[in-house]
Amino acid sequence: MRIVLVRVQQNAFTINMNRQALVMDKIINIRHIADKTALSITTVSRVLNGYSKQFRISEATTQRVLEVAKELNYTPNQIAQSLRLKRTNTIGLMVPDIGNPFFASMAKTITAESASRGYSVILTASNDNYKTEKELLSLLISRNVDAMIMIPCGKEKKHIEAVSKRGIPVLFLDRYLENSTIPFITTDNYEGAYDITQYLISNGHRRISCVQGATDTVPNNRRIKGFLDALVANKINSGYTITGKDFSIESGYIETKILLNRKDEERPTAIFALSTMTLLGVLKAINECKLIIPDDISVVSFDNQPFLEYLNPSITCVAQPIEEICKIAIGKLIDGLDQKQPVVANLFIKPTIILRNSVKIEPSFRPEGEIC
Amino acid sequence: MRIVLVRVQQNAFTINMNRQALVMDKIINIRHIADKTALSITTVSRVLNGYSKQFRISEATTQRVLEVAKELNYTPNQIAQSLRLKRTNTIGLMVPDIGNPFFASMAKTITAESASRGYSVILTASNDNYKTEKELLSLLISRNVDAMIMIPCGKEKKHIEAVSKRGIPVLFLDRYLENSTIPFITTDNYEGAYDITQYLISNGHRRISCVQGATDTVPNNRRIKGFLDALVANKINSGYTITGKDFSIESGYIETKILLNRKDEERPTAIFALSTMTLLGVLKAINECKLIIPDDISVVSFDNQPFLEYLNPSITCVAQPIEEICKIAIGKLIDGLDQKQPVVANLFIKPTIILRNSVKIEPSFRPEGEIC
DNA sequence: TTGTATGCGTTATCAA
DNA sequence: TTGATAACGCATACAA
Repeated sequence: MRIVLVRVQQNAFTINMNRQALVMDKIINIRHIADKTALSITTVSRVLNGYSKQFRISEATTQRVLEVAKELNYTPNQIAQSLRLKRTNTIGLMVPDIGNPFFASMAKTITAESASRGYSVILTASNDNYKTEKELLSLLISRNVDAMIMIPCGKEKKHIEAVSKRGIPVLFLDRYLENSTIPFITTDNYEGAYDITQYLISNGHRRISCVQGATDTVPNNRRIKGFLDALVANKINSGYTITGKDFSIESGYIETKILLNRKDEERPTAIFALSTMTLLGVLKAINECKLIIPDDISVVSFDNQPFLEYLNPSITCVAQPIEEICKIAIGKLIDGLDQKQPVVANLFIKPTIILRNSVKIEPSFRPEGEIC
Repeated sequence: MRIVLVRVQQNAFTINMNRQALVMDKIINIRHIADKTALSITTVSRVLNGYSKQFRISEATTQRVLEVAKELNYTPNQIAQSLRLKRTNTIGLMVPDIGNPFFASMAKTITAESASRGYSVILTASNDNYKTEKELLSLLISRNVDAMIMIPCGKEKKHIEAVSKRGIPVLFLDRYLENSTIPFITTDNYEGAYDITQYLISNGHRRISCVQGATDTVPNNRRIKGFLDALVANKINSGYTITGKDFSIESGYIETKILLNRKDEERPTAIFALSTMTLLGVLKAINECKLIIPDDISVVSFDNQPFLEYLNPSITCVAQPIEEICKIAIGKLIDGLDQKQPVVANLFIKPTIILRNSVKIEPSFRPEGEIC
């Protein structure tokens, strides 16, 4: 019995200590409310969590608790809740580069949607670097995120699937990895590329070059496939038309310079840039060569951005349904979390084509049959 | 004694339960390592936290612990650490709109710098809405962030200072509130605006209009002050030169339309847009009126963005030292956290002017004396 | 040199 | 209808 007594004394002492310390720190916890209402922390917790009816707690008690909670400006400590419930209501987001407007747009919708469903977002950027991606993955795990939304940087998937196997749902957005168990939601890159290529062809273009982005990402490769298939469907030679090596301004610039240095009959009449960054490089090269868009050369791009409308000329492009993708993603992810069901979703969302003023109707153009 | 015995039994039972449950969940904790090494959790904890020398733990023990930790793929549970240490190593970031490239750039540096110092960033966006800002502030508090970086949306400061008084360091970036106790780091907006206005004047411009952004933000007003002071210093009438009401494309568009509809002798020869969004609106209006930049009208802008270089013509602008500001901010904030010292910093960082091709030298221009 | 026991703030089990 | 208490995983004061 002595031991028990000692314990009780220590508890009492500790509680007093706490009370003092906490008042000084202005951190109010559930015990303060219990003390002030002369109720147990159990009852307080139940009222605060809306279980009054379920436990048939009297209306008077309920009101009193809520009153005191408000009076003391009580906020539950989510850290303690998380430890207890093994749930942080936090989603880890990993993008290649938040400075890239495309990913920033995604982050915008993701944070807004998450917030509206009571989740917070921890933001990380892999810089398209595998090592960084791996480190950040560990970081997000140790932060106990409930789930992750990733735009993976490469082809490597082992480290990501390991997370998934660990029981943390992972969902790929935009980019994904083939033959992987990780679900994804992405634009139908193939269709977007096919359609805008067909649009160029329908306007009489035959020598079309595609300046690509990162060759080890699925979206890039799907776009190329769409591009090539459109050429093939129109019986156009596609032997020398793809160039570029990453989604950077530099890559777009260098590749375009090379393209423009070809002799006249081999120079493309239209260039398809596979990303906005690529496009900027393409435009820079074209400007430097003193060529006029669309008179001397036509340009189209994958991805829309507000400023594309304000370029001179404005740029025709494939617009990805970013908001829709992100909303679906958060919806599926949190629903899955709520119901403790894995996310099942390999979705391709249709993009749209925004027609602007960067494509010339080639004079040689003679429409034959039906065109897109 | 019965009670004590019961307790011990319960403990033993619980530990077994845990072991099973945890193995199933693949969540390894410090106790697993203790069990496997036949050491106490204290020793394990000390080794894992690098206190081996301090507590003179034998090399053998140390190695064994590290070995087993690695073998079991142990990751410390940060939630438990946070609860215990009352520190989450998390920084709350609140921007008006992460879709805005300017704020996205800030987020980029902030997340990178934070990560390199062991902190994570919870991202929130106020949408420039006071009510949302207030809610998100509560959210970040309940998330137990160690500190906050905010770009406040308005003039209201009570709710923010309350956070600060609660002991959570808050630091304003870019925007700040006057007569507030909250420290800030921002661009020297006054100087940037003054200098670029002087540049316009030095190129012979006398009728200069300024299309402003949100009138209730300090940066906007500092820019206007710099603009006006430059006019005054050059004895230029400034009576009718300011217009605009927020940092949107629409505002820039509408105000420019009105400006361009003035009769010839009152129409500005140069327009100074106080943000990139504003600039886009200005450009749209100018394009619609079929005016040519810089021949018919000159344009400069506050804030640099990569694509400004690719507009036709490229746009002369004031570039804010975003990266520098954010690096200083994170440095000061985390240093303050480490040393438990409040952040003291009201800093104005000098911007730079990037000269491009959107300003015409007015024919009436006759240089007199020294120019900037 | 290592270990025992306690508490961080919360929820939930069991008891009353 | 309400309460006592264990447990979440960790760090640390105190003990040995």
